[in-house]
Amino acid sequence: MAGPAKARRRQAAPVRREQLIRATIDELAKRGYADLTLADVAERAGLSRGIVNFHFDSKRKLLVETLRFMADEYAEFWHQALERAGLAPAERLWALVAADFDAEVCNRRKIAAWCAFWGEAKSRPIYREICGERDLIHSDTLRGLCRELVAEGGYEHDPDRVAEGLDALLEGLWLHLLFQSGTTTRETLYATAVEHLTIVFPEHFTPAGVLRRAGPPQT
Amino acid sequence: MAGPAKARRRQAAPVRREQLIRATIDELAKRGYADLTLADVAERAGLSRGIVNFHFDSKRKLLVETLRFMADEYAEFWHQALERAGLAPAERLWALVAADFDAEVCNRRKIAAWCAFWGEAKSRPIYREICGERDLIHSDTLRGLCRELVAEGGYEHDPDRVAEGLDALLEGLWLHLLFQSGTTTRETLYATAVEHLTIVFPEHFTPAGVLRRAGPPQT
DNA sequence: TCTGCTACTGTACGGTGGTTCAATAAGTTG
DNA sequence: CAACTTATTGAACCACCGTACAGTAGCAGA
Repeated sequence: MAGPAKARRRQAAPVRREQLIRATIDELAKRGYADLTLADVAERAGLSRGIVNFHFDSKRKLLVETLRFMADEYAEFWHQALERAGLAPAERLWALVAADFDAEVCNRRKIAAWCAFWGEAKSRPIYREICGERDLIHSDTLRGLCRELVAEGGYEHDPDRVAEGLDALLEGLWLHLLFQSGTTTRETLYATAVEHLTIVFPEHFTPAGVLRRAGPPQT
Repeated sequence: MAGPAKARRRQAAPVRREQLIRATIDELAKRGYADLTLADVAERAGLSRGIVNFHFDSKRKLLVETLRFMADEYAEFWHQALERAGLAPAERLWALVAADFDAEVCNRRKIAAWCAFWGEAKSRPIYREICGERDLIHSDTLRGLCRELVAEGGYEHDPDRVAEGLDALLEGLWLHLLFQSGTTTRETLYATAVEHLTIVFPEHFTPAGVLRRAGPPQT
């Protein structure tokens, strides 16, 4: 009965799994979550229809693994940015914000896929769990840096509120790339984030970058 | 063949349409976009299975009308808030921000429904069109107010960047209500937005509200 | 009460798409 | 070159759900 027409090169399971995950992200960005079919994913990967169930058992698991992949990738990206940055909190915060607007993570394909998952996250605990845990680390890091800057610069801000605001602003700017895609570029969004930093922490940041010597508040 | 068991009170078409739209929002918040079925919507409304196709022709049109309903409702809400506010730009911006955190619009049910549509918006031009047009008016209003405040207060900010940042921050805070639903309340988010306003426009705002006499910059 | 219109019901149909599985090819080991 | 393992195929199956539609009931006007 079954007569495979074309003979494909076999690949180790992990290779195929990642290939299928990437195809899934592509299709999520193109068709959206609701219209995603396994046939589309398989075709995008250049493989046959049954391939996804072979490697992932079910559509549900494929999507969970895809989200996990994206979350891991993002987490590793900003962790590496932090490692490359200096020790001064101002430099670290600057690096963290800059990382969010790197083309590696801040592009339509990835953000569209993120947004597809967010749209379903409220009704699927497993998605919230995957995002939530890592988001917590990210916002904790932001909060820690904001606290240090506030103490260092003698600002009168509530550091936790500032951190939450910055976090929200970064997410909101990502969304802008999706919706005002015609008029907005990554560079514009980054400039907005930088403007925000210079307003909130004027002792530490200028549009050109981090101030070398952020002295104590002049009193 | 067909034997309707229970006899229901007839209603005028517009009444039933709105009832079905509200049921759709409920189901979007509960199950998400991808798992939404017309049977669920009908059952939630307490009506029979064929009712949606009778009033909306198709699932596609029901969803479009639902999004339009939400967009109209939100637009009217903040327009009314602006009308009730005074003439001073500071008062108007304050009112606009406060409106975003009113329980009428800032609650899990509505935001979950919004987020469901955002997740699909990238792949459906009709959704982008409906949101986009109204978002444009909203962000234009924000931009106008920010320009006035910057001029009035002698700030050195780029008003357009500040407006975009504020817009992003407001959207991002909405999302936080969905994702950190356990730890975050509407009041906390509002406090964060207020903190942001007081930092960006210290000549105009304090945590307590709008400064009555926002004088020119003291030089 | 008759007539007719409009709202509404519920079954049935048909397509779509996830899942299963037997068959088979590609490597791998001995 | 067997014998075996693992990856891959593609067709068949089946459940689900949107849609169509024939039938029915409420209600208004005469």
